[in-house]
Amino acid sequence: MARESTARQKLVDAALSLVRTKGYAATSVDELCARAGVTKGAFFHHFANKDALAVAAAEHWSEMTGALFRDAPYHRHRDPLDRVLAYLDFRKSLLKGAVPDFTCLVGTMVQEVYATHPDIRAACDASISGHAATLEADIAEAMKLYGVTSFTAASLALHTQAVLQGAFILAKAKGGPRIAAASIDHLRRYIELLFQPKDHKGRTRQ
Amino acid sequence: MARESTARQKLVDAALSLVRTKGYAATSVDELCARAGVTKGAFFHHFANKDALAVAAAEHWSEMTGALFRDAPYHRHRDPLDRVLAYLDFRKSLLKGAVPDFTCLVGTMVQEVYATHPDIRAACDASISGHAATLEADIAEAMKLYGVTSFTAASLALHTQAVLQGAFILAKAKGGPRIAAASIDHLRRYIELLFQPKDHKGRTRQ
DNA sequence: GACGAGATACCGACCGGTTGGTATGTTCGG
DNA sequence: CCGAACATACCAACCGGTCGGTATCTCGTC
Repeated sequence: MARESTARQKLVDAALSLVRTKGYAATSVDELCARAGVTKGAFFHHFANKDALAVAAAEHWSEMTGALFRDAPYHRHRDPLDRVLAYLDFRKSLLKGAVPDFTCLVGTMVQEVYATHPDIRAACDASISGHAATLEADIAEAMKLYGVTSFTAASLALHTQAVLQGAFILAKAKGGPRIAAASIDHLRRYIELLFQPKDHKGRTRQ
Repeated sequence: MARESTARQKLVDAALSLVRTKGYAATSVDELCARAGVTKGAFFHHFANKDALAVAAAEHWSEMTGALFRDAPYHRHRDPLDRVLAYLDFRKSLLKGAVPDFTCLVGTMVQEVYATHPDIRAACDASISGHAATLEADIAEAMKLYGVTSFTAASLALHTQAVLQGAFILAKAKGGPRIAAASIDHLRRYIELLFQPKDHKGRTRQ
């Protein structure tokens, strides 16, 4: 359990890439093996079935993105609102390259399997909700600091994830990240408006 | 061309239901035929292949939703901003029942096929963009009326669609429409904040 | 209004390839 | 020599799609 075996890791990596391009159902086991450079025997040695790989891929995705955002520089801001806004800037900066490279594995998978594969759905939900929770802390702190009470931190955190997931769909429909970036801009403006001081009691930024 | 043949119509209806629950790739032609109460011969008489049904389903979806929103009562408001806000209220009111019943066919399909089926992707894009365009008119009018210029009407219209699509993903991940509704609330608040008069020059609503 | 020719709508057996999954090795470090 | 980590060969079910055939309708001709 300590060190990941190479074949297993290569299969998970293949899943990340293939599922994000073709979706889960359209990605075959043979294709995954070929991409990973592994035989079918190795696949079913490491995973009980195709669904188990999907769950493992979702969990690996959680760990990957967890580390990416944990180590991202946006946490350095002292003001929690600045942290939230910098998070959005960071998300926007990730919208580069081809569509499968910046879109979300679990968002893609859960659309296909939510009604048919309960365990995959749960793993995807855990990934999205877990990530939202890291944002929720900063949002809650900002709400306290700025005296904002008209909504819950949890709902705003999930709203940011909704915008991002929806932006990915638009990017897929339109073939590029441009509109996705525009949507993040709208979300950023929303949060600025939510927290703007009503009585213009000066804030210092950065 | 005037009247739709029943078998074709039944197949399109079956596609709407099955694809929204299981996704496109996981829905087989046999399954579509069984649901429609039609034989495979009928299927390939009306559609060249499975992809052609998907395109037809997306087009039918555009017509269906087009009619639904064209006839919806939210157009009655005189103030274009009220129309936009009432549109969101209407969208929120549609979030009832089981997840497959209120989620979006084209948003689901485009996620799976954007990289592999260009014609389906195009049909889905046309559906989303066409619907956004009907909103864009009201938004543009409201921007002119309220003197708002800091973004384009097109980008806000597409942002609303991003929020809705993202809300559907969250609903699928969490198994119910509750968080989706909360996300629409956030979007509504955003638009209210965008158009709120800065100099408090009284507006009459309704 | 009888008739046949062609078009349309539909049927269901069938096909080759692919699918997820299994059964049975083989290899190799400890 | 045992078990983990693979490899190979294989399978039944299912996949999208084909094809020869039939039932019914339309329409022009006499």
